[in-house]
Amino acid sequence: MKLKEFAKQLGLSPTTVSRALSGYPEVSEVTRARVVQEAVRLGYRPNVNAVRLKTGRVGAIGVVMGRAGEFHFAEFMAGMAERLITEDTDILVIPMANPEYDAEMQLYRRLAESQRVDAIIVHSPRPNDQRIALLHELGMPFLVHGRSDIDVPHPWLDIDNEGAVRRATSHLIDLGHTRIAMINGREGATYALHRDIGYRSALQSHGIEVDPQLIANGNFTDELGFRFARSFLEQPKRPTAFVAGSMMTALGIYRAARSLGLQIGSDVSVIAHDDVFPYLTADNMVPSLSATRSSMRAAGTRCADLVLQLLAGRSPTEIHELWPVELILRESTGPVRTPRT
Amino acid sequence: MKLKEFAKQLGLSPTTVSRALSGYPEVSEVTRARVVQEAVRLGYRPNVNAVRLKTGRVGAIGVVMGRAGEFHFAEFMAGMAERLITEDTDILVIPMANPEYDAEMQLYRRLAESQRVDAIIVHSPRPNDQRIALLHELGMPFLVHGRSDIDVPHPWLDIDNEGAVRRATSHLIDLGHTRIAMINGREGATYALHRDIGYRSALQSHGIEVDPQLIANGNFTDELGFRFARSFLEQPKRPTAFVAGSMMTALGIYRAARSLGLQIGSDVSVIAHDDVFPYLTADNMVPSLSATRSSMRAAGTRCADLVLQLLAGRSPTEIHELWPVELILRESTGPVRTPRT
DNA sequence: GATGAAATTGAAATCGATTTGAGAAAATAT
DNA sequence: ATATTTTCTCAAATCGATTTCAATTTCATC
Repeated sequence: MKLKEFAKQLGLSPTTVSRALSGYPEVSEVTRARVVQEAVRLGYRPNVNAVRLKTGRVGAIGVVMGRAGEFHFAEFMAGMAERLITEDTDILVIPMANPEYDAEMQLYRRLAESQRVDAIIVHSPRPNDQRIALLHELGMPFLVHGRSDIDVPHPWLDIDNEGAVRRATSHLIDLGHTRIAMINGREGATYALHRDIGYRSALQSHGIEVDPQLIANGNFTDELGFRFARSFLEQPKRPTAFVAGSMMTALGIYRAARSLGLQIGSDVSVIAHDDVFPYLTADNMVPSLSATRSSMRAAGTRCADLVLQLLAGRSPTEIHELWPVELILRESTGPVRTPRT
Repeated sequence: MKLKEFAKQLGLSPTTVSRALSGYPEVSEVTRARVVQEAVRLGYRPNVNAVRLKTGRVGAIGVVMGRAGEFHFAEFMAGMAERLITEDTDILVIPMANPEYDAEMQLYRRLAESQRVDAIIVHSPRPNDQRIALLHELGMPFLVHGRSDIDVPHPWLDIDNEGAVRRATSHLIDLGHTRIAMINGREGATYALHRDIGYRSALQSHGIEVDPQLIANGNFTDELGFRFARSFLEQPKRPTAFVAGSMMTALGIYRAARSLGLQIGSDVSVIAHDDVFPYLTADNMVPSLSATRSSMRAAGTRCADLVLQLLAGRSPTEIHELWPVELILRESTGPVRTPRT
């Protein structure tokens, strides 16, 4: 059913029908009511592509998905979805072929120029992230989930990674720990940098020297958590505590400790970052995991919200949200016990 | 840069340019080469929405995401993305507001009629799934990831859930287990039904009676795995083995067993289904987890592929792929040991 | 060199909506 | 009763491509 046809059936012009449906004020309430009602009855829906062509609005927000298929991603998207359900906006997932720099920039350029999305959400930004410069230059609305140092104004939503890790580390120090290992995310992303800063600053402000031997970077997997933790714990002067970047990493650390006959919570303390997953909770681990917590899902919801505001005309320069992170202490942290060397 | 403009710069008509770029044979190779080259140089890209309006093709595949935000989802999508990278097709994620039946049907109807996607992938179908009937009736191309009994021809890709669970269960029986618990997925989906059938048929063919007290259904979470396992293990005649639906469930079972001082692999055997996640592997669990394995990511890739074939004209009725599932035995399964009651 | 076939090219119609600018009808003011 | 404003409606232009159909050019053949 096309507009023309539909209008004819109603004995109205396409103009009036279009206006009635899009809520323009020039059409009388009586007419509008009739049009809306008949549209439902006859099943008329404007052709999306025609609308898009004409208005230049697409009704979609783009999210680029790396190949890694990280498990946070689904939660973030579920959060976005929660907010977008009521809007007439969908989420376009754009696969990223290879994480090479040029290809990535190319992808964002194409995406911005292709007019397939109204806005883009940029994930895991780097300190000097050229994607941001590019999108800014192209005039494509975007929101950064995370932050960047880059000298270009950009709207962002981020959690206080630095503060969270500083508090976590400080807490461990307060418990008497001095050899504290840090298993961070992949090098390069700002969030990993911020966590690193938080970690170092906590140590330094307590006069503890940073030992590079106790710092590792890598994907958030159980596997790497295990490997790093294991190699750290096998050092002659092994760490008595861990700060870790994710729940999966924590699982790996637990495993490593157990494999060496070490008790989590007494021999080894662990604090990890918890993005809050419905299927795996810190509370349920044994022993329950002390964690810095911030809901990935809530972030998704809020990001979607902010993007909508952006599209509605809110100034990008005023959108900066830094979310505090809770530190929740459970059984995986305890006072230091001198390791049996 | 618009087609008209671009064509003028080249001294050609829009027609020729369009043909050159879309690879029609009527244009000379010399001209085509020039057009393509100049398009790159001047940065001309056809407006997606105009193309879509004109051709009726959207260049997007729709996937409906339930609110649960299951962790499989990201893997499946990553797999799809892998295949779609080379095509000019994206993934449209449509959030599902509430899982109520009417709303769900409404959503699919709207989606099919809105012409925002070229095809839809239906997940976790039910035995008598009206979404399938609806999409078929509306003539919207779709692929079912999973299967349905419904009396409507539909293209599908599924893994052999029944066979996998039958083998897993049979193996446990061969090891001497007779009290085998089953923690299945949520009731209603065909895959859960198939697994149930596989479980029961294995028991029955060995002359073991099915005990409803040992069967549970629910989401794939660590939490539920723990709760069900715990309650089963506290029964007077506790099970000596578990068949579980997911890695998260398995984590919960491990935890429950440990909390009761039971050894996985000797006191209690476990086989779970592994969708193959990069961040959590069965091999790395302690003890390593025996699993029925099938890659969710590979399924996503293949589903994307099949949808493309569908859109290219392949007959839906001939697309039926049943993937075998590997059974990989590791340390979590062992011969039965009479429980100390 | 003329002829017909094959290879190229282009003008104009089309996809299905929105929106501008103008006209008719109704309401209000003089 | 007429003039003026306000409210409602519509014809036609437009968004930016694709594609049909017709025209032109090139080429091979006689």
